[in-house]
Amino acid sequence: MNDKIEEQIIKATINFIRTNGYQTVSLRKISQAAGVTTGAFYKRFKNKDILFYRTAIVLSQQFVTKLSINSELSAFDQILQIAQQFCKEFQKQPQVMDFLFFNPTIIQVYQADKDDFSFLQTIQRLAQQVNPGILNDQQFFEQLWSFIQGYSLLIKNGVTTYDPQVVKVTLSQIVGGK
Amino acid sequence: MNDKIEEQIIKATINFIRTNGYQTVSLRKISQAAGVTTGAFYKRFKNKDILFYRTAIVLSQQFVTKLSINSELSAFDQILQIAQQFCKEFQKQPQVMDFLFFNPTIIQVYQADKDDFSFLQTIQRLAQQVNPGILNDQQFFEQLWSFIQGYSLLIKNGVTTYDPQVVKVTLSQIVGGK
DNA sequence: TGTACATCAGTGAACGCGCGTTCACTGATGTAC
DNA sequence: TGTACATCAGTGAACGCGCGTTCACTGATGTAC
Repeated sequence: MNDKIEEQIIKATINFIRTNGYQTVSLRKISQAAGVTTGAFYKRFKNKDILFYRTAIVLSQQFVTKLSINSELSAFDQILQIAQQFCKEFQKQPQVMDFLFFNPTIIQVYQADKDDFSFLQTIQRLAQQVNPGILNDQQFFEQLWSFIQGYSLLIKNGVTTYDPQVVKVTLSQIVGGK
Repeated sequence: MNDKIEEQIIKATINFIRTNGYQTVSLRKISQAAGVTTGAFYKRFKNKDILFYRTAIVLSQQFVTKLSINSELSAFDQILQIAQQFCKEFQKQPQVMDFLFFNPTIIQVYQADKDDFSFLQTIQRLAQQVNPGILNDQQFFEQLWSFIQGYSLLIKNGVTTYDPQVVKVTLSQIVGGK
């Protein structure tokens, strides 16, 4: 089946990224790892960008599936839980998360095809519910997301190690009260 | 003089980065823009990494010089002022700041040659003075720096536009009281 | 069931490109007598 | 002041590489009669 080979190519891409980062992905290496030639690759994927896009969708879905969101918790606790899992995943799979959230090719797509990357929308929705009202919803979301993003970056770059307390304290302070 | 040509090469590098980003810098393009051949380049610089390193030092010094730090203000207000200028600069020169703070080659150097990049140390010192004590100094600095870094990233990626209020409110909340 | 033909996934060599880096050479400048 | 030589910054063609992508070809499979 077509699907089998496409699947293997995407799987090979993910494996490569996991250990080497997305910056050095080459179609020769990926094709070889998937057990096909570059010619076969181009029968399935129009070009490298499409491969990256398709790979990002798969990874994004895997990540969202992995996220356990307990909707019985308060909106704040849900956000906190998501933020913790997000940072933890950056500790565990820095290269994969780097590709998924900091890869320029993909970032441009976020805004065009939001449906394929539902993760951010969830946070945005929850954020509205806990916004203490000092800033408007958009500004408040930027606060939250800036910290989470920035802290993940420190983790990814090995500047620090994931520490749940830092995340918890910061979110509490931003949301206020708590 | 040697200095003249080196200077022109570094200047050409900065100009190129300013408009195109550091990702697509090539020694041919830089040398041509500086009015020399690649051979001449290699008489001055051992390799491309060294050029990047030297360029980063120049840009870092320019940035620090540009920073107006009013030491009569409280430590909090000094941090706030620095953070505001930092973010504003990301709005004004996204590519240059991206190179200076998010380029992997340079990031590795930060930890080795701290003296050449005194900026972070200044923040770290000021942070100690305003740490409200919920977290230790290292954790507190990570909070601050994560937000500033993350917010700059949003600005650089065009996800948002620099808004002083977001920075002010966030820092106030992290430091507490105020 | 056997033969002729069409289809098309898969092959892998080849194309064209730009890159970082090297190196034999040039020619201007400085030094020695 | 004039000549012979050494030095060395600068030249630019060339090397070797890996990349994304293409394309003429192969050979297995399916279809028609």
